Amino acid sequence: MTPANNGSAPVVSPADGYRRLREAIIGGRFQPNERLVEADLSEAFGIPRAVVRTALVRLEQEGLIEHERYRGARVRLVTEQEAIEILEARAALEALAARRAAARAGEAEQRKLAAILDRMRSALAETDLFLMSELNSQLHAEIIEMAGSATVSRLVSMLNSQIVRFQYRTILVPGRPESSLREHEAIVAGIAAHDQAGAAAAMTVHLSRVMEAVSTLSRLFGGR
Amino acid sequence: MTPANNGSAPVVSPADGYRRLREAIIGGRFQPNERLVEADLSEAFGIPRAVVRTALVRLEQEGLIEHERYRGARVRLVTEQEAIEILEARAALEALAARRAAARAGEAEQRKLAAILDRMRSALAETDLFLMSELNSQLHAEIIEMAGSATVSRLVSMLNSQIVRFQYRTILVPGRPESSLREHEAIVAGIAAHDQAGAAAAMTVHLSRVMEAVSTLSRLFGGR
DNA sequence: ATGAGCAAAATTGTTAACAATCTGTTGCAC
DNA sequence: GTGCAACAGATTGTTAACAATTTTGCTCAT
Repeated sequence: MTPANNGSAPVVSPADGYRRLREAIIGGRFQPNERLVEADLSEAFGIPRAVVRTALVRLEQEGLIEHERYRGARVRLVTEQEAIEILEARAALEALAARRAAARAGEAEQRKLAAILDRMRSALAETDLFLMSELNSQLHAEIIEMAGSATVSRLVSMLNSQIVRFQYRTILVPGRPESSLREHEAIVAGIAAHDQAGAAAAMTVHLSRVMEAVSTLSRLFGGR
Repeated sequence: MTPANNGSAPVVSPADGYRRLREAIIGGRFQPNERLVEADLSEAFGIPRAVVRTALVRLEQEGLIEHERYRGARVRLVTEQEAIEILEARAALEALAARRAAARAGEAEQRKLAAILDRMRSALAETDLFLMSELNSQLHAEIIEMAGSATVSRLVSMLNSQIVRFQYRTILVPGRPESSLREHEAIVAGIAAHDQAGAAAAMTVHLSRVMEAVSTLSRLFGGR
């Protein structure tokens, strides 16, 4: 039985501090390159400095922040080129995930994928771009889950955390929502047919298009 | 100008503590599942407990140890199945690295690869298995370097650290040294020809064979 | 104005003592 | 003997003070 918080002060678990800081960074609550002063974070999040400290160590290992001795931590600025490099690695891993998902997929899981696709279609019909983006994440997460590889899960989530800021805007590229839907349909079709090579190839194509979309975006908005 | 160690007590840099602990774990100086008691490590390595502590945090994030609150850290035991899963991920990433290396390879780098292959051939002729293993690592490292992707480098080195103990014995499987050489030759040939798909495919084949070798090994020695 | 030099402030790193938690052991009831 | 509760020892987590280092701002000579 977990002791749980029996209702007095706002006690924060140590792993919790890490998660909250991580969310804040991923959620874009800091400017790229912004300094992360331990004392400030400690106060802002209401967690002791020691906890902030270990959270920063983990975040550095994860590649979300940079850290120089006696100079403190900064949110790591990911350039467009780097984002594409990261997407390339992610593509390699997610293609593997799609292959494994195609090999292992059961009835229930297939239905889940189909359901997400359905919701994507209606989101597209209503041009609800935010929902599209959300469902996109869900679909990828489900496929990775289906792959049943803790290693792939860990690595992809690491990579994703570094590029969310780039990615959630790709849906703004003209024509992208429609293409994205078609690409996802191809992936799911491959998995449903237990076509390992097909599913992997479809995933590779999809993520190549995402890379192109990222390039287009920064051409349009100048990396903003 | 780095202050450097001006000759008194054995001062350890904080990042150094992490590296030393990491080496020790990777080098197999602890039993799998062995408890890592902070005070003991602190004394054994002559580094303050706080440094041990942050090193352990990083090592956990890296997947080399497991950590439970108030229960301390243990060396993570990687099962054969997990090792293969990790090799699968590594294969996906190294195939990407080979592809990129084939695209970017310059003269000087080609010569490096050829030189390593040459040394592999003589090591094989003299049945110097240890050297074979060492050159194997060098070749892979060089290819990854050539790929010029910081992301791929980081991920592969993370994955490798978790499975070195499995991998360095694969060379003991009968016939493996000869096959390994041929597989590496195919990879290098692909890179030399700037054949991206060919190099990637050769790398995939190679690492599949390594996976098989790992399976064979644990069948022969029962995972010892 | 400009830049070197220096002192103060801000920030991170380290240490040691203490608190919280787990683990194993002992003694006791049955 | 078995099971259970209290206890002691070991170990990790937390805290606060202090040390080391960088950064900032100021003075002053040129």
